[in-house]
Amino acid sequence: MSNPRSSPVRLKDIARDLNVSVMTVSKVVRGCADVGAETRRRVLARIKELNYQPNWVARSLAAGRTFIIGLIVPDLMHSFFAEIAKGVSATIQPMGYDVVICNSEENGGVEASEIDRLLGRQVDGLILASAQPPSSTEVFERIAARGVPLVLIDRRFAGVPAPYVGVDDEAIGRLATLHLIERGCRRIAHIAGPPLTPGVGRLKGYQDALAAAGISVPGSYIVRAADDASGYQAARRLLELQPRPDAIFGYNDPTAAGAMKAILEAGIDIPGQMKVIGVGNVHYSDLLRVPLSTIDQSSAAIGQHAAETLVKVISSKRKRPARSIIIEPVLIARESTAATAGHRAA
Amino acid sequence: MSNPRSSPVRLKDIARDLNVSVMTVSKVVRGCADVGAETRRRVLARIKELNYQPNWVARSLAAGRTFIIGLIVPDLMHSFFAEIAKGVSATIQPMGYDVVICNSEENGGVEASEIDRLLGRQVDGLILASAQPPSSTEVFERIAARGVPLVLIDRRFAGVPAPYVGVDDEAIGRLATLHLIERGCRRIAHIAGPPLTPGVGRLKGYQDALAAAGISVPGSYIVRAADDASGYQAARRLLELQPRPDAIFGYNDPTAAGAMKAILEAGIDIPGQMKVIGVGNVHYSDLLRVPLSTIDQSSAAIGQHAAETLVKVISSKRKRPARSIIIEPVLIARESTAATAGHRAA
DNA sequence: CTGAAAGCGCTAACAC
DNA sequence: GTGTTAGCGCTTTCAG
Repeated sequence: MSNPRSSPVRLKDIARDLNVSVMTVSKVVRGCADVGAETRRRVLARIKELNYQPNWVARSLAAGRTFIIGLIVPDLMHSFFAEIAKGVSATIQPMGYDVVICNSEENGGVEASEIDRLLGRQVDGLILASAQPPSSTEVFERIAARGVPLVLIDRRFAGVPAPYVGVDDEAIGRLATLHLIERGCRRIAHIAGPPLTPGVGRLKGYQDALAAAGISVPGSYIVRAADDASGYQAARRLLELQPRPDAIFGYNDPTAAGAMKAILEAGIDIPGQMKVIGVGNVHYSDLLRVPLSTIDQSSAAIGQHAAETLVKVISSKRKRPARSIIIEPVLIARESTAATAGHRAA
Repeated sequence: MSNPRSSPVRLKDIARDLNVSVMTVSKVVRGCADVGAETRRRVLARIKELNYQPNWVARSLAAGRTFIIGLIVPDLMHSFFAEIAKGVSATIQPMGYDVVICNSEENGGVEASEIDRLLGRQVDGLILASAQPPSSTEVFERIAARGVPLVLIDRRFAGVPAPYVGVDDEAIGRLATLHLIERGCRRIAHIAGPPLTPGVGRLKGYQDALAAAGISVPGSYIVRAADDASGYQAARRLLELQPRPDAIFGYNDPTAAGAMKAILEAGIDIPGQMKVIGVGNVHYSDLLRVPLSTIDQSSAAIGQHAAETLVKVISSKRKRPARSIIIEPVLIARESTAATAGHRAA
C-alpha cells in the first residue's frame, strides 16, 4: 500500500507511466471537461493507484492563488473568537479554502506583523477582528495596496472601505439595559469595555436606553474593564458607591461573570438584591454561580457570514464594495436577572 | 508611501534597479554573509524603500520547505486545546514557522482529510491530538510514508513511532482520587471520558488509588460522559444510586462543572454533602457556582514542548527518535473539595 | 480533444 | 564577492 519514505508522486510521474502529457493529467486532476473519456479513466485509475496528491505550493505559484485565507483575532482563548474561527473554517473549507488562524494578543503591532506574514504567504483574502487603535488605518492601506480582499469583523473602523460583519452594538446596549429596566432596576451600572466599537457602541446603547426611560445615573456608575479579572475589580468599586447600584450590565460575559463573583463574595444576593447581565452567551454562562443572563451575538453566524462575504469579494472581478452585514442581538434571560418580588436593594 | 494596487515587488525588480543579479539580492534578503558591505547597504536601502516582502510560495517551492507546521485538534472551542494552540504558536513563530490550525470535530475521518490537506500544502511537520480510534494507525503511516515529522499530543497511540507530549493521565487519576480520599470521602464516583488514552489512564489512576487505599466501590459508580451536557446527565444518574456517592471525580472540567449543576439542582450541598473535582483547570473554573477543584495539566506547556520537539525532529537529519515528554499534573484545590467538619452525606 | 512552450518567484549548486 | 545555470511542480496560453 504505502512504500515507506517514497518521494511524493508528481503529475510528471503519472504522465510518463501513461504516455500522455503532463497537461492532460493536470486537466483530469482539475476536472476540466476537455479530456477524452478513456484517457480520463486511465489517468484517474493511476492517480488512485499511486495516491497522488497535488502539490499546492507549486499549484499556488503557477496559478497565482493559494486558496488560503487568513483570519486574525485578538484572542483565541476567548470563546467568542474561537467560535467565529470555527464558523469561518466550517463555511469556507467546503468552498476549497484553508484558513490560517492568527492571534494578535490584542496588540496592534503583533497584528501588523501577522498581516505581513500572511500577505507574504500570498493569502487570497483576510478576515480581521482588528486590534488597531481606532483611528489608525495604516495596516488597512497596506492590505488594500496589495489588492487583497478584506472583511472586518467585530470591530468597525471608520473610513476603511472594507465590508464589515458584526452585531449591532448599540442595539446590544439598549436591549440589555431595557431588560434591566423592565425588571424594575433603576440604578443601573455599566462595566464598559475597551474604547473600540463594541465597547463604545454598547455604552451608547446603555446611555440611550436610560435616557429614553428618563433614568439618570451618576457618572461613577460607569467603570471600565475587559475580562473576568478586571470585571471583578470593577464590580468591587461599584459596590462601594452610595447609593449602591441595583444592576450591572457587563460589557461581555467574562466581565459580568467576574462582577458576579465580587457581588456574591460581598454577600449580596443575585438576582434578589442585584441583577447582572452580560454579552456573548459564552458556553459556560449556564454553569456559573448564578446562571448569567446575556445577549447572544451569534458568533458562529458572524464567522459564517464573514467567510461568505470574503469569498464573494474574492470571486468578483470588479470592485463590488460588498455590503456589510449587521446581525441583530437576542436576549437570553437566565436567573441572574430573574424577576424578584419587590426587588429591594440596600 | 503606498501606491495603490501596485503589483508586489520582486527580487528581480530590485536587482534590475541596482544593476546586480537576482542572486545577490536573494542572498541579502536571507542574510547570507558572502555579500560586499556596500552592495548589501544599497540592496537593503532599496528593499526598505520599496517595502519588499518575500513571496513565500515561491520560496517554499524552490527551497523545498514551507516553514509551515500543521496543528490538528479535536475541538478549538475546548479551552484546553485553544491554550495548546496558543502555546504552539507562541513557541514556534519566533523560530520562523507559521501554524495552520485545524479542527477535526473529534472525527477520525475529518481528521484524515485535514491531514491530507496539510500534506498537500507541504507542511514541514505536524502536531496532532488525534481523534482516530485507538488501534487505527493508517493515517500515521500515511504521514510517515511522506517522511513528515510528527508529534502526538494529549492522546497516545501504541506502536506509532512518534514522540508524544502530554500529561501523565494515570497520575492525574491518582492525584484527584487521593485528594478526595484525604478529604474524607469513601464513596467516590467517577465520570469517565471517551475510550482514548486520557480517559482510560485517568480511570486506571482512579481505580489504582482506590485499591491502594483499600476502598471498593460499586461498578455503578463509574459512568461515562464527554462534556458539560453529558456530565450533567451522568451526575443525575449517580445521584439516584444507593448509597449515594459522597464525591465525584470528573474526567475533565466540563464534565465536572456539568455534574455540579446537577448536584446543586438536587439541593445537595457542595462541598458539605458531596465533593467534586475535575481536570484541566479551565479558565472559568474559579467562576463556577462553587469554585471547582481541578488538576492542572499545563496546557500551554504541552503546546510549547510539542513545538520544540517538532522543530528538533525537523532539524535533525538522522532519524533521531526524539524523546517523549510527560508532564506531571498539579492539584489545584478550591472550594468544591474544601474540608468539611464531619463530611456527612445522605 | 491533446500537447508544446513559457513561466510563476525564488533558491540550490557551482562557476567566475 | 558575484553571477550563472537549472530547476522546484504546476498552470496558463495557444497551437495542433
